[in-house]
Amino acid sequence: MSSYKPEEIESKWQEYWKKNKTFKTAENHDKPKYYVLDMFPYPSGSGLHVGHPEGYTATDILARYKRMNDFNVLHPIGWDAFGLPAEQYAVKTGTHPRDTTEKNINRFREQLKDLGFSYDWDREVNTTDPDYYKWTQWIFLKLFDKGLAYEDDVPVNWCPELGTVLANEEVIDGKSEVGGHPVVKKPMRQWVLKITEYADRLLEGLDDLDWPESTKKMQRDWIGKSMGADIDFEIDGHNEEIRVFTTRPDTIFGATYMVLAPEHDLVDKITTEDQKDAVEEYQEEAARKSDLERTELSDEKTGVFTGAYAINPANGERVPIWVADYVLATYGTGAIMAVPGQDERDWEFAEKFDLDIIRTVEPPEDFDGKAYTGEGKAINSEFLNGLGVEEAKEKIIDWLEEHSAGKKAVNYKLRDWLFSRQRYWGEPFPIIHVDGEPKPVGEDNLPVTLPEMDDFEPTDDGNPPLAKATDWVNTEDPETGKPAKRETNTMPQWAGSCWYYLRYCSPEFQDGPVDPEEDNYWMPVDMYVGGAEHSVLHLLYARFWHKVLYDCGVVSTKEPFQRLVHQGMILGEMEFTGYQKGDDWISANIKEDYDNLERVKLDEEQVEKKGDDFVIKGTEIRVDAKAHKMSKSRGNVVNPDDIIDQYGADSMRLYEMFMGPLEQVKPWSTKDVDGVYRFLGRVWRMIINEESGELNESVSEAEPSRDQLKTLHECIQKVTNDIEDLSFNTAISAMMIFINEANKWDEHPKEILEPFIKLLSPFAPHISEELWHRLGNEETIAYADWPEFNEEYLISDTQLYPIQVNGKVRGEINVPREKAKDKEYVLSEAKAEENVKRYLDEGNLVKEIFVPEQIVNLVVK
RNA sequence: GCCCGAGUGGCGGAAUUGGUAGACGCGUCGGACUUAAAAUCCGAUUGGUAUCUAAAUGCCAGUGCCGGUUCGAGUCCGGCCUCGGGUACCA
Repeated sequence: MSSYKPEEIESKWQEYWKKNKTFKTAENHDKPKYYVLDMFPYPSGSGLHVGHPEGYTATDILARYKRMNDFNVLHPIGWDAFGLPAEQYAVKTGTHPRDTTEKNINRFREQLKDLGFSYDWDREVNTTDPDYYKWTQWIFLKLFDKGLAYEDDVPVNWCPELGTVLANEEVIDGKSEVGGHPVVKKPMRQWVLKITEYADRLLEGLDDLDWPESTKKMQRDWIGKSMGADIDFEIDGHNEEIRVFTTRPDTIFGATYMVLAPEHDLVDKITTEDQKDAVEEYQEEAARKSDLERTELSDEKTGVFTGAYAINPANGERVPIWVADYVLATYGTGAIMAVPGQDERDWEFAEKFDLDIIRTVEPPEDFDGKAYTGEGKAINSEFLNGLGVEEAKEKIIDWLEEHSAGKKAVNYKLRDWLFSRQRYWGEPFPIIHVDGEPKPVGEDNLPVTLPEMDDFEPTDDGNPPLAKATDWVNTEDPETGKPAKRETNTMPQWAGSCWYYLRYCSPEFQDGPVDPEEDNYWMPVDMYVGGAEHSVLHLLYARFWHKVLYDCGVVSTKEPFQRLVHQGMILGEMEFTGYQKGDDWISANIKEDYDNLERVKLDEEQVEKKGDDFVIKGTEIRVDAKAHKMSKSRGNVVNPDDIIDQYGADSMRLYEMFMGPLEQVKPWSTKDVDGVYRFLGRVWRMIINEESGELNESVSEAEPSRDQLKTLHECIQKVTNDIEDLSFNTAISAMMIFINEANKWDEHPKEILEPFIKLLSPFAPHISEELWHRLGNEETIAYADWPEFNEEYLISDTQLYPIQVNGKVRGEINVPREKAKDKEYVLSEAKAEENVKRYLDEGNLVKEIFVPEQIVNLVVK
């Protein structure tokens, strides 16, 4: 072997790492620990795409870097393997989801190994393994015991034609995505988890986490805590009250009407005979609409008067009660007091139906809008008049409490978590129903395994597929021997991914989900890398379970993921698109004026840049230049396997990191991989003689020169700092600078080469191991000591000063190191610089700026 | 609509606390090596402009747009524009 052949050295070292269990996690706890985690992959049938290795390479670099810095590193991987695609495939082809899943996992595992990631493969977990989901079920029992899991009738999307329940995204315009059959809302018995009970703690816990602010904000908004008051309005002529929640109790004197959601219980009771038909029709119409439709068709507000009136408790006014679907049944009490003067939605509704509008907060003089929602003094509000919004809120709440008409209240957008799915390929609930009551099966009877089946379709009456496994469903209560029926719903895919990071700490532990000693050592996760699409759901659900487990004494930390980073999406290659109508080209800036334009993909050679836009070469016709999200339908998906075949895994890893900052969205460009590949070739040839295959003659035991040490230590400093900052792209460029410099040397002392190879090894581990061994080292480079930089070598003999005149650089001077901070010396040298002198001669020097070791600026007038 | 994030060469991107804008890489052009090609190596590469030409050295403009602060602004402040992402009647 002589030239750089990644295909040979990469499989060689992957084999070596496997055989020697190089990356097996240390059993001892006597070093500082570092837990670096990738988000749990779903092993899909299409295999890895280039987005996966982006985050995985970043974490692998950190894992390898920390090992070399003498940390015990936990760097595991596993499979979030339950889920709908394998089940749908089973319905279509009869292949058992277990077989599909196993096949997909094997493919993923091979692909990850081909990339040379340093996972501890002995800790691999799989959510579909009964030994794993035993503990998922165990955690569910804890939730059940604590009263955090309950059954409820929840409206779901039921499609009678298909005989199945559909997820929200499977329903389009009230019809099934598949087949276009009508879908109705149907209440069904479902398991629900009381995540709302943890709302405040989930909110508070965010404060101390090192997460992107935007992600924390999304979680806060999702939880949506708002402070206000519950207020009761009596209904004129009925012995009933309407309770509303409002964040603006201070505006109560402007409450000129009330609105009930169409589903509100009181609607039927209070509607007058005259209005009955209209109200019922409206309710039916609302029921037919899906949630999506209701919000999508929100341009125009709709509603009907019930004929009934309520009494405003603050001033005794009679106000009409309406029904409208802009009030949601599921938030607050499903009823509002409408205050058009201070609420845009209410204003719009009041305007349309000609209802009274009273301002109760004085808008600023220049205000010309409709509803005024800002700060101001209360008006038209009797005893609140003159108060600011906050004072008025406090005062009216006191008043309402005194008069037993209301009280301070808190509301959350967060709802309880619908936790059951009508599917086969998920964790069975460890629950049996005895005499119609749910009962846990008891820890000793875990796991409750999935029954063997070959028909995965739901039953005709909408029961989940598991209902068909009658032998499995019909069982007896192990305690009493009474006949019992097993729960036939399964858990959603989120369940397994809510706690997998704990299982990695002790995958073999038999007495609980996690060994307390291992939990105590490894948790929390120090670095968690994954896509921003999981900002809310996965991360919120996992935090919820973690807090429950904390309360149960199972884990020792309050939060699971101390630091979180989202890798940015990798887009497809940049595409140029021209637009044609017949044979005529249409400029992209006016394409909206035409229908049915033909899109034509153009080659890079066919276009050029003109001003801020790209045009067809030699014309003024603009084209669109854009990188799109990778998708099968667009045909711009890059397969990592092809890149590895062509360039090797080291180049693939290097390119993914070199493209740009980790967290940024970046377009892929296969030809750019050439750059990092050539870099690795240069590293190779610096050390290996391509003709002989031996070490180059320039590789020597000689003492390194001062210049060589400077080049090396600049590189060490930059690479070390950049890894700490996750600036992998600039770390790689620093190593390129080193190579460009080192290639000019006649001699390459090992004392320089070896530290450099260490710097390279977390990024490109295969070539680094190979060169490390060729330089005469026996042990793997994976645990070699990370090089330390020595400030002493970084100092150069001279200091360069750019000289500015009026802020513009007019020359530069080099001064000896010992004079570098000598203001007078530097300034006199600066003024003597030839080009600078010309400017000084033209005017009067009025000011001298001297920034030591940086810059000189002379102000001339 | 609201909330985030981002606008820098032909392209991806660099640029500590404000201190030489364009590092590094791709592409392009030129050269070396070669019978030739590939590979490799060397040089040039923001635009405009001046000194007869070249080399070399200057000058002017330039980090989405307009304005401000400062000796000095890609970086800070005010006002816009465009693109990307999230969210959607949550009272």
